[in-house]
Amino acid sequence: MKRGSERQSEGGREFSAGKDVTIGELAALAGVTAEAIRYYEREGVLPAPVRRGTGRYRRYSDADVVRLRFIRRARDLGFSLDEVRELVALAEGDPARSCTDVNRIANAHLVQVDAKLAQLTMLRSELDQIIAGCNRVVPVAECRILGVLGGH
Amino acid sequence: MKRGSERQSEGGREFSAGKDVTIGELAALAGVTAEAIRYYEREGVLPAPVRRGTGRYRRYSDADVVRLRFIRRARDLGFSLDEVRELVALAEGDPARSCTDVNRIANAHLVQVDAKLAQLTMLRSELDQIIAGCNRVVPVAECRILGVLGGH
DNA sequence: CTTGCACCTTGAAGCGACTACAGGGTCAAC
DNA sequence: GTTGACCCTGTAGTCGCTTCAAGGTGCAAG
Repeated sequence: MKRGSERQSEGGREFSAGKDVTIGELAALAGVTAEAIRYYEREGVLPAPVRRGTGRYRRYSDADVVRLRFIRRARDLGFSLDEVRELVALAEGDPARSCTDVNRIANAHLVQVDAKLAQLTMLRSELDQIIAGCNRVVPVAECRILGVLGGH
Repeated sequence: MKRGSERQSEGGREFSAGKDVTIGELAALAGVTAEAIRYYEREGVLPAPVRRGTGRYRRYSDADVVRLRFIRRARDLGFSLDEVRELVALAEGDPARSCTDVNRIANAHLVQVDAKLAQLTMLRSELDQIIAGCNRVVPVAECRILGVLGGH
């Protein structure tokens, strides 16, 4: 049996308050792998948790679940780990501080995404064009795709 | 002086027929770096050339220039090195063979590009939305970006 | 012929953000 | 006490190169 990794039985909440979880449970709760969590710890994105039991297993709090979900959302939006580290620090730092830095990071990322989108769009239309000329099954000698790639 | 790496003086052609070139010259002619060429050789994408002189320096033919330009174009279009290897083999293999495989590779790649485009487009609009809510300089406690990242 | 130096050589390490092992140790249920 | 699901650390692999170190070569000028 899968030693208590399914917590839904405890009252339908996604996770219960005040009870710590193992790395595998945290992984399931946040939608990442346990290996990724250990990687985040090494990289200083997620703080090292307490170790309970005979001092060997990582034990995570509810705050860690919130933190890791934040991290995953930011990663899903394409922020780099460096940016995520900054965002986490800002989110957990002085709440009175202005969100200028948050805006800066987000807008810089938006610019990057737009650039990638533009490049990919151009690439797509190029690809489309060369494929369009070659829908029939002809010998490679007359293949338009290879022709274009070869510079003809 | 740069030991004859500028060949334009030889009659204005991009490269002269029948004369072999060094790795650096090839790199310049195809628009890649010499390191990338050595990498392609290790990876079996570009065949190992003859070594002339005291048997140590790589010497490339005109055919290699054509080959490498083909490779670079395919890479620019986003094909993986594995796909490029296949495309090169098809382009230089039996010219009577049908171009079915070429079509397959190109179309599969197009599907991948489309998927990436769709994902990036969605990501962009999400990012745009959360940024739009936070153009003023407010305390991070009220920052919409961090709010959305945190799941509120 | 010697010197100088631009270019070439191999091999290994680094990038980003993980994933995938290998080879063990631990915890809880039965 | 035995089973076996889970956890531990550490290392290597992914992709397509780039960068570096430490040295060898080729050609022209002096």
